[in-house]
Amino acid sequence: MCSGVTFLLDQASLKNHLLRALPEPAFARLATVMVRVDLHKGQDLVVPGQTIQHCWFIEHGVSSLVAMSSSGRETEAGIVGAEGMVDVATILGSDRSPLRCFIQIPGHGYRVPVNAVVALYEESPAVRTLLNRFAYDSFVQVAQTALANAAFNVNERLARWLLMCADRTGNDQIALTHELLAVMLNVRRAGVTQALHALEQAGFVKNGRALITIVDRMGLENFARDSYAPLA
Amino acid sequence: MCSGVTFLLDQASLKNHLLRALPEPAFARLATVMVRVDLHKGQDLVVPGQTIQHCWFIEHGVSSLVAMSSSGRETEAGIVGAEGMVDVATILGSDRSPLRCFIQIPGHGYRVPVNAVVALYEESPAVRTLLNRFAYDSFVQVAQTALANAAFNVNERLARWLLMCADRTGNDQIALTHELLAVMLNVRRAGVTQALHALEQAGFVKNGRALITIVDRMGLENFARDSYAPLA
DNA sequence: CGTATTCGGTACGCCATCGTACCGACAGGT
DNA sequence: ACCTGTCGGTACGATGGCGTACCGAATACG
Repeated sequence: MCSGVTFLLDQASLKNHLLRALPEPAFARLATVMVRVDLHKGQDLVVPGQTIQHCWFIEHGVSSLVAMSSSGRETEAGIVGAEGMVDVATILGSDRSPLRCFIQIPGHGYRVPVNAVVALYEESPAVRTLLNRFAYDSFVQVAQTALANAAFNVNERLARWLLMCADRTGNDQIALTHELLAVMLNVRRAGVTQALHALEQAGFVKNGRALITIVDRMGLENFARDSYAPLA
Repeated sequence: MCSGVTFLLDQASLKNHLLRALPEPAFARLATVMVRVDLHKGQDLVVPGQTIQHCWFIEHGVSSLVAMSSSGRETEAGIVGAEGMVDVATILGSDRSPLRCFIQIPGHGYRVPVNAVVALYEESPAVRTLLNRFAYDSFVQVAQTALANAAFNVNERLARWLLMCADRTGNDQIALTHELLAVMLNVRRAGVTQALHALEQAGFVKNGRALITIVDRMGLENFARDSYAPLA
C-alpha cells in the first residue's frame, strides 16, 4: 500500500477472516513465509499422528475435521472455511492431532510453517486473542455437533450441515455426492438421498447430480431449528 | 514452605493437576485469591449467557459440560475433573459460554476470579502452555464425544462414560442414578437400565441403587473399545 | 415407625435408521 | 459414439432405541 515496504500480498484483499484481522506488522511477517496453495478435493491438511508442519488459512473452500476411532469408524466433528485456520492444535500448543483434517470443498488458501504462526502467537497478545477466539468458536462448534449427533434426526442434521457449509463458502451451491455427505454424518448413503428428497419436497433445496442448491435459506434454517447456530 | 512467604495452601498437596503444575510464583499469586469451595451435586459452575465470574479448579468430583439447544434438548459434550479447570471459555478469551457446566459428582475445589486467571495467562508463557494444553485435550474429548454419539451404541457409550468418570475421580464407585446418566447420554432412562444390565451380565460392573461399581476395568475398556481413549 | 418419594425393573407397540442390494441415469475418457 | 465407472433412486427385512406406562423395592423424612 503506501508504506515503504512492498508486499506480495495485499492484506485487505484477502478473504480469510483471520489473515485480514491480523495486526498489520504481524501479517507482514507472515507474508514473507506464506505460500499460496490450491486446495484439492480430498487433500489431507492434517494427518493423525503425524507432526503438523504447516498451518492452513483457507481463502475459498471448506475443510472437514474428522474424529476417528481405531477401528475405522469416523464422523465429522466440525468444518473450517475462510473464517478460520487449520489446525486448532497448533494454536493450543500441540504438534500433532488425533483428528484428521481434509478438503471437502476444493478452493485455495495460504500455507504457513507452524513455527511462524507459533512465534507470532507467542509474541503478540493481539494475535493470541484473535486465534484463541477462533479456537473457542471451534470448540463450541464441535460441542454442538456432539449435540446434533445425539439429539437430532438425519433430516435435521443434513439441513444443519448444508447451512454451515453455505455459510463458509458464501455459496448456495454445494457440490458434493450423497456418498460423501453420508460419511460426514455417519449415516447410510441411501439415508442422505431420502433426507435430501424430504428437503426438496419441502422446497428448501434443489437436487442435481453431485450438486445441491439451497433455494430457500430461511426455510432451511427454520427446519434445522436449534441444531444450527449461525456464525457469530 | 521454606520461603519467607507463608501460604495458606501447600501447592504440592493439591490434587488438581493444573494447580500442581503451575510455576510456583504463578501459584503463589493465585493462592491469594483462591477460595476453597464445596461442590454440591447439581451446582452450576457456568450458566449459558451469563458472564463468567469465576474459574473452578476441581480437587475432587466431576463436572459435566453440556451442549444445549434453544428448544431444550441437551447432551453432555465432555466432563472435567481434577485434571482440569472450568471453563475453557476463560482460557480462550471468552467471558461467556453457550455451554452449561454443572457438578455431576460432588466434591470440592478452588474458586478463582476470572481476572486473576486471565492475568496469569497473559503474563506467563508457561501458564499459557499449561492451560492451552488442557484446552486442547478438552477439544479432542468433545470431538470424540461427537464421534461416540454418531457411531456407537448405548452400551458402548455408557461404558465409555463410566470409564471417563472413574478416570477423573480415581474411584471405581460411581454414585449416579440411571435417570442422570440417561440425560447425559441423551437416551431413555430405561435404556440405561438395560445397558447396565448388559454390562453387569458381562461381569464388568455391579449395580446397586444409585451406585455403579466397576469390577472389571480391563473388560470394560475392552468392551468400550475405541470409543474410549484414556487420559494422556 | 409409618408414609412419601425416589429409583429401578420390565413390558409393549412403534418408528427411524440400518444393511444390503439392484438398477437406471448420467458423465467423462478415448 | 461407445464404453465404463460414478452417482442416485428405490426397495426389503431387520433392529436398536424410543415413548410410555406400571409397579415393586429401597430410601428419606417426619
